[in-house]
Amino acid sequence: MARHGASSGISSHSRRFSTAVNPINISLLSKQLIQLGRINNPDTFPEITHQKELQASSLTSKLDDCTGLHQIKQVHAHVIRQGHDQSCYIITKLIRTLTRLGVPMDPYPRRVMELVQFRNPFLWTAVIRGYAVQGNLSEAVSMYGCMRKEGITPASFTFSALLKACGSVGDLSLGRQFHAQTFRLSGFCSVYVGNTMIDLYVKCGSMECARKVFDEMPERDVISWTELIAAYAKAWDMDSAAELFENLPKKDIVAWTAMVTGFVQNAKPQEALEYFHRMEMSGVLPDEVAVAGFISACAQLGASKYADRAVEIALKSGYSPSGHVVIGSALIDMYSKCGDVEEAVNVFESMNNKNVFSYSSMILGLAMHGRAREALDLFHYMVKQTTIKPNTVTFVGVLTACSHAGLVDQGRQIFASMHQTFGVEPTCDLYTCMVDLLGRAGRLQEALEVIKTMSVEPHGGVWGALLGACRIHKDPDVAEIAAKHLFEIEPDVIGNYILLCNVYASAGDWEGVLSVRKLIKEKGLKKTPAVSWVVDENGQTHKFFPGNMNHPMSDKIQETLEELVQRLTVLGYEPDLRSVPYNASDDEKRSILICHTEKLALAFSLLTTSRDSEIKIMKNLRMCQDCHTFMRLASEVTGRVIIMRDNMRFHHFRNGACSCGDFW
DNA sequence: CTAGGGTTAG
Repeated sequence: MARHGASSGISSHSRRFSTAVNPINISLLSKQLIQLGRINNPDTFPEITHQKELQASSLTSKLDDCTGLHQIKQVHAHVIRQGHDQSCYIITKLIRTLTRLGVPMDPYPRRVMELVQFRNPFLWTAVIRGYAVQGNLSEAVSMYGCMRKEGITPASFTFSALLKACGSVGDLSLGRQFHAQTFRLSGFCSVYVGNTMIDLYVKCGSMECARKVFDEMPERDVISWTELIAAYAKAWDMDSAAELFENLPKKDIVAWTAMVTGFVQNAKPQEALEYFHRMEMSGVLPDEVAVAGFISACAQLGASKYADRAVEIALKSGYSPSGHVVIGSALIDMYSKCGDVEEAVNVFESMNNKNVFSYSSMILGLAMHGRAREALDLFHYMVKQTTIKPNTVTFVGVLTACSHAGLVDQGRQIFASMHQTFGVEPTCDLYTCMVDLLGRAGRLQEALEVIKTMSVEPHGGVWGALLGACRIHKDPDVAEIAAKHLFEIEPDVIGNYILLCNVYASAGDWEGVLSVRKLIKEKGLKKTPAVSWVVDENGQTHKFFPGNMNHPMSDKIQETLEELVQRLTVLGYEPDLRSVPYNASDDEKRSILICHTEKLALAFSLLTTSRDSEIKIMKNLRMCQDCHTFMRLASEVTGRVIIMRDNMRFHHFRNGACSCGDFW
């Protein structure tokens, strides 16, 4: 029996095989071979067609497996050796592979295309798309011109590629021209082109136009819907997103995920979980992206019971953190935000593939928990021992670590090298880190100087960091400068006014305090009520509000606190009366301080948990100076580890010291 | 060919 690969025996077998095929089923390759004049009739030379077809499918699957330029070049050598270098089909695939791996269009992919004698729309489009992906609109357009000059009629996907190119640089007017051309050339606009047009409008920030295209499309698919849903979500308009979503007849996994992550992006984790649940109920199986969205929602909720549920979902869906980098990275972030940085480290170490997300999340997690040294070590390992390039977020993590550890010079060096060595542009967020770094270290004038010389317009975060530093260092003069700018940018954020109030209070300036109070009243702003909470071993949440009088255990809690104060006083504890931003008597201040919600939560935890367990407390606002000292000393006299999450970060109190180094 | 993506500071 003749075998396919043997040149002598192939013809009889293949001929029989091939003539049984209906002529309309002639493969694309045979058609191209006919076009190219390589064969005149596939029935006459079926063995060539069949062999070529086998080679072609082997070559394309090899290209699919390519992960580097070197491999592609090897496959390319095969292509030439087997005489496929004139096949539009194979060369198109080759160029798409090069694009996928980010190889610049010039000179290699472009040259390969130019060597093909008879180019079809697929091949042209592959090159146009390549330029589009690489943000080179002018070359994409120039390729389109060449294509037309050769008399090749563009297909709808050609316009899709051109619109993508317009989107990459935000050239809306050119995009509109191409969009109009599709009508002129073919009398209609395919759903692909319509979708790309929606994408272009969204990228250029015109939701109204995007919606108009959508509304006027003669035919829509789930992609059109999902594009708009995601765009509304990113524009902070979840109501419109949800309305569209409910009207979407067939909801696929991508559409569901757009809703889940949309709620996450809008800081509505509870809704995100609800939609995920609805998705499961409707029988749609989650994929990796959907599960990552779920984990992210759990991270925002920041409680261990959600963390457990997230891990359960991930494993149930078949995504272990070790093999799935998106899941792993999301879990690192989640564990860090749930207060379990140790588990975050475990996940990180278990991962077989790590990328910039994994490293950045880990660095941020360590920084958030005051483990600056480890965060910096990990950063240095990343840039020296791996090929992963740090990005803006990585530097936010590294600088945050420096900031909390008071490593001013290191932070400065890293900030400088960031641009010089790694090509990362300093963004507003990164300037915020620098202002925070200098400000915390007490160098308020230098911080102010940084803001004045910034290359971008400062946003609220920058001034907020400076104001925060003024609170630590009790500097009302600089605080007034910061507040003036901050109140202009964020007139409705109550926390900013409270911060300024605290600065005045700590400096004993009661007139200042009153003036801010007046301002708050005028603006009609309301103070965010403080709340602390702990989760018991049954997953039950216990909330504590200032004063605590309604709590069933309030007598016991009060008793415990009084006793604790006595033991702390022996260690030199003195209530920090300047932490109370009211002009009250010292006794009143003392009784206000002892009723701060985190102290109540601590007393409750001491009463209800076993001696060897960690105490975990969450708070919605920033911890005051007095509570910080209180927790520090309490960890010493009780021998307990207290993990406290305020609205900014985690404090680990152990043996009378805090992981933040009293630097917060 | 066109859709969802995990990490961001005060």
